[in-house]
Amino acid sequence: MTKSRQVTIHDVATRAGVAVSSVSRVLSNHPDVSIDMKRRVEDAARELGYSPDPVAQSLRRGSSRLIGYVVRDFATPFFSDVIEGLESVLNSSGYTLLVMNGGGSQTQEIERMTMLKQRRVDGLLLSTVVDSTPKLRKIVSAYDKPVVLIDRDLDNLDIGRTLFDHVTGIKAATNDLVNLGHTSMVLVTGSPDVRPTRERVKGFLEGLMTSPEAMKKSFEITGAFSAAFARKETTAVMTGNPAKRPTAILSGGVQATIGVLESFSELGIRPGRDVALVVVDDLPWLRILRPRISAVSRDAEAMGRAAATMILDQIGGVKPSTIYLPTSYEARDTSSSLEDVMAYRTKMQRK
Amino acid sequence: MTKSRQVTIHDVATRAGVAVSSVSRVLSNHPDVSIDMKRRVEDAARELGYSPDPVAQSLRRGSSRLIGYVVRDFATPFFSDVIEGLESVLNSSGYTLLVMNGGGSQTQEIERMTMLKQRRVDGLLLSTVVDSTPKLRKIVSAYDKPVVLIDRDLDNLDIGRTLFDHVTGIKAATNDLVNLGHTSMVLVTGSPDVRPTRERVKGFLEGLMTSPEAMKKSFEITGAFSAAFARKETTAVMTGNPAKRPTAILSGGVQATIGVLESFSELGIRPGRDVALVVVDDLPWLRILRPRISAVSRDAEAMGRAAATMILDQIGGVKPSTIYLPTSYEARDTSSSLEDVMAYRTKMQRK
DNA sequence: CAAACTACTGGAAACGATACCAACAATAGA
DNA sequence: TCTATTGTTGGTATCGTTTCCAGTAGTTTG
Repeated sequence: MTKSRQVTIHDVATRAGVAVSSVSRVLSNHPDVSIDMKRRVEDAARELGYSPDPVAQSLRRGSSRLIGYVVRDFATPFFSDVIEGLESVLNSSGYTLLVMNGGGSQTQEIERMTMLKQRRVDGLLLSTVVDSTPKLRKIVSAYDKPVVLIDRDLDNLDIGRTLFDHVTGIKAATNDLVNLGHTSMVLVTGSPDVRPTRERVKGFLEGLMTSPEAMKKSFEITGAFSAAFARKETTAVMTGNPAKRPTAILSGGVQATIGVLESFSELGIRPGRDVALVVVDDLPWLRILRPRISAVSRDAEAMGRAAATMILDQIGGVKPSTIYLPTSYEARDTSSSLEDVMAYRTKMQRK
Repeated sequence: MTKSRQVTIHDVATRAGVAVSSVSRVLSNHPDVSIDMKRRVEDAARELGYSPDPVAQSLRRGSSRLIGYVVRDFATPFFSDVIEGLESVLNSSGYTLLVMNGGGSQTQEIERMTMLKQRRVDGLLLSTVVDSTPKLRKIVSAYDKPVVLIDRDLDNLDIGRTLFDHVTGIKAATNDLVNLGHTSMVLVTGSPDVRPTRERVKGFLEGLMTSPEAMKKSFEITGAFSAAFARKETTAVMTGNPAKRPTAILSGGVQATIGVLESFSELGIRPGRDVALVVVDDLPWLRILRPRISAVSRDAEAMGRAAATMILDQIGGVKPSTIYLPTSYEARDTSSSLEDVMAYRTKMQRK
């Protein structure tokens, strides 16, 4: 711990033999500086190892080159990829990202948002645990800095939004399963309080449209972002009336996927054989599983980059807009046909 | 976006009909305030909805109630648990945690550290990608604020350290494997540039001590924090000379574990049957695998809480110290005996 | 050659708080 | 009654910048 007082703009001014205002002008490259002045100040600054104090700058300017991001849970692989994308753009523009965990509670998220405001962030990024509540709407509309929603929705508000076209991916998956003969399908997913869940349900239902029978026999289970919830629900559905047992499962979100797979492990169910499975959101460690699990995927890092670019634009005065990024379905080993599933089941039956 | 200028301490002073200095005194509960003054100021502050500006406070006080944490990769489950622990303690003491991703590069980490210093954090927490380099040592010793290392080491420096006793856990695992008859074991782990890897190697070697033959035939592979590295190395070792093929594998760290399991999937190797397996660091999604994988675990959240408490203490003037947290080995299904592994292998041979 | 620019430069007032110091009144002690 | 002491308060410098305003010198224009 060294004690040495930090070097200020005054020290630079004294050393260069000029006024502090001139130093400031040079360092923030104001047009009105002579070439000689520029040289002298820059030399002095370099010699003293001066670097401006961001705190003082924030106070004076009212801005901070800081961007805040309040996120439901940054440990989720999806969000950590988003963050990577955000940082890649932000850092190269001289901004710093401040990530705040919401801890799964709207109250805490709002606290974080106001604390970021007090710290004078230049913009706010949001992936909250709940979107579309009046409370959130109120605080967002009262925020006097640019706001960009990431994979969240809040309509009729003049803010930026970067969204995924969740419908397309899951609809394609559902269509594929229908074509493979399935009619009894279940979508297990997270909380309907956020857009991704709502859109996934919508896409699932749209995919079902082509088969009236499937529409009758399939349904979705939404609830909480927790593996325990998904595990319990999956177990209930898979151990219920054998006649009504679904022949295909779709899981939406990391926690749901973990829950579904946990349930399968416990029940001795092998995905792709006893039941078809499509997970929505690919996960890096899914690669270790055989058979390979079919997945709907999306580019989280691209979304991060898009959101960062958007908020920078808004800081620069561009009007808020909404952009959409695609999702895509990739059939792998567990998109098995109804026929195969039924064949396996009757074989088991006989034993 | 509302335009309204923020309410300052001056507004409160005017409203209460007192001097700004008195307002400041009341709000930072200085002892020398009359009960009447206190009431008037508090009323005025409440009526105006005043809250002090942290930026101005930082500038004046030189401190910020902010704690910085520079971490190798916060997407790793271990670190996100640590962060949870940190926040639980810090938030309830009125501090805010600023998490900065190091991006796997020491250069970037050092940049982050200086930026945090400029932002006047009151303390710095570190889990860097490399410890014990002269460069890091230099910058840490020049840091004029309390520093606490989390699961990292840097000796002969007057800073706080919260460390795991990695040796005990992995030594217990190794001993168990030795008792199960194994002599040909391989430890696949991350980069030796950080303490956990070095200690794990040390614990592994200590565990080997009881068997001269094991000491001769077992070895460790250290390298990078990447699944690809671990996968490649595992494949190399498992497809080499059958006579020398290890009968037990220990994997250290998330990425190594993923890599090992990927390799196993590709080669059709089933842990616990073709080879014994112990992973060092339990992972939430390991639960979905059958057989259940033996693991060495540690309490990341507890470490976060300990580190937070320690840095708060140091800010309060307590001398830096070092504390150790335990690690423990839990044998599950994949701690299979040499006998079983060999039986399976020869059975395969005959086919 | 006076007037009007242009190109720089320095001084000083903010930004919003804290903390030191002096001043004041009321009480206690001599 | 006079001084010391205690408790409480207001004024003001300060933290490290930015930015507005004036001022100077040199250049161009009528």
